[in-house]
Amino acid sequence: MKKKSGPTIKTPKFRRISPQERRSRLIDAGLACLAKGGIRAFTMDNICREAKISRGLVAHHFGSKDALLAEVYAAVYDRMLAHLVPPDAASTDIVALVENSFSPSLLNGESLNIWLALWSEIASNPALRTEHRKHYALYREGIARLISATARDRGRTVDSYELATIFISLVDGLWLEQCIDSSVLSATRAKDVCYSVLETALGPLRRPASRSVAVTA
Amino acid sequence: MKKKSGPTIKTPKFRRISPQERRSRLIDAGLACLAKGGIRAFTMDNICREAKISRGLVAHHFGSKDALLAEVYAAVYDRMLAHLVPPDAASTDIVALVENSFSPSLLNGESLNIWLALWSEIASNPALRTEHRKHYALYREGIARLISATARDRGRTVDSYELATIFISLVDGLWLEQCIDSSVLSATRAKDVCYSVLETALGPLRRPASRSVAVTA
DNA sequence: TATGTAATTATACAGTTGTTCAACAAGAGG
DNA sequence: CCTCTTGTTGAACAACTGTATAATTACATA
Repeated sequence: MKKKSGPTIKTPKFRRISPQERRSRLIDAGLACLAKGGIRAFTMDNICREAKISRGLVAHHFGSKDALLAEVYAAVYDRMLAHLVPPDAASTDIVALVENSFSPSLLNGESLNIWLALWSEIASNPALRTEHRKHYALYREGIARLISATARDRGRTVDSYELATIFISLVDGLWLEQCIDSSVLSATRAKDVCYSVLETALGPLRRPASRSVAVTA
Repeated sequence: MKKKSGPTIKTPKFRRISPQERRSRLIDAGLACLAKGGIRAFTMDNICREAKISRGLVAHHFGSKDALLAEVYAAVYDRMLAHLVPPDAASTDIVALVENSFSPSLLNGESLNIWLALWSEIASNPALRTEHRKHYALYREGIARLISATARDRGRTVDSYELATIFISLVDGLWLEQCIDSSVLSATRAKDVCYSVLETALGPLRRPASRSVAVTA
């Protein structure tokens, strides 16, 4: 099949899109590379192949590869927080937080690749570390508030700050171990552990009915 | 200054050492690179410069760079376990384990670099993952035994397996958060959190007298 | 001292890395 | 239609990557 016979028809070699749209797509492409192969796959060639653009564009829009990585970090953090604590504030109770923390969309090898790479970068990039500290503080504060409100409803007094720290570290550790080797612990069991720790301080929680699948083994 | 005039005197260009000694030194050199700059610094040039040998030697003794990394992993794991659970079995109670888990030698940016790099490798290297699974199982088993023994001494009954899993994940999470940003939590506070969780199930523990430093701030 | 072996060096190599930059061209505004 | 802005390309670039291999040479052995 040949091209249409019209002499004035020509297919553009590329499409121009707005800088913000292009930046967004490049961040997505970078994230995809990170997810597939960690920091070793976060190369200009891979990123540009993923985004289907030529190599010069990254420099044009971000200045350097490292600058792109910094933006990828910010995007990842924002998305994760949006996932853990949805904007619909009314629906965010502690139970939902636990459930979201161990949802399949976070509990997989791709997420592990992404976070290991970003943590490594934070460790050696002061600017990223400052930003991380800010995000983390907000995150912990939100959880402490959640815990505090729950305790108040139940007429209990807890050190919400300490419990939030324990909770975050516990979730991080459980998440990490399970991503590295999923055979260590099931997601259900990980949630149970979290609930167990929380309930020690807060009393019984309304755990969601576990959609128990019949396992015949 | 010229060389000594003695005609028979000559300074050797290199020293031959036993393969096992050389391998050991190369593992140390690789570990040092990993500690300094994570997986990005784990390059042949860096490793050989660190070990003060020429590039060909790594291939001669290990076959490839990845093979060296595998041995570095094994060495790191062995050393960490030896540090957490010293061979002197009599002295390893739970309190010692907690104290060792948050000792300064483990709680620093170098350790973080090392473990982030190794975890990334485990995630994409099936052989390493198998070995990791083995090491981890042994580690958890040992802790479960420790917990079980402690509970028996105190006439309590606990799910030692579950508590060990919680404990390991909690330590991992606390360790990780603190390495990434030491301002989140002090080592003393991290230990307190661990003791608190353990004591909920095991009753009061003989915490070591905290060498409290007078802080005037 | 002479000899053999294998530890070690040094170089070459092809492939990949991130960055730079001149040239191109898409698309908006005239 | 033309012009201008600038998003986009594509190649060139030096530096670096891991590996292979021939040439050295230290050192144990006889």
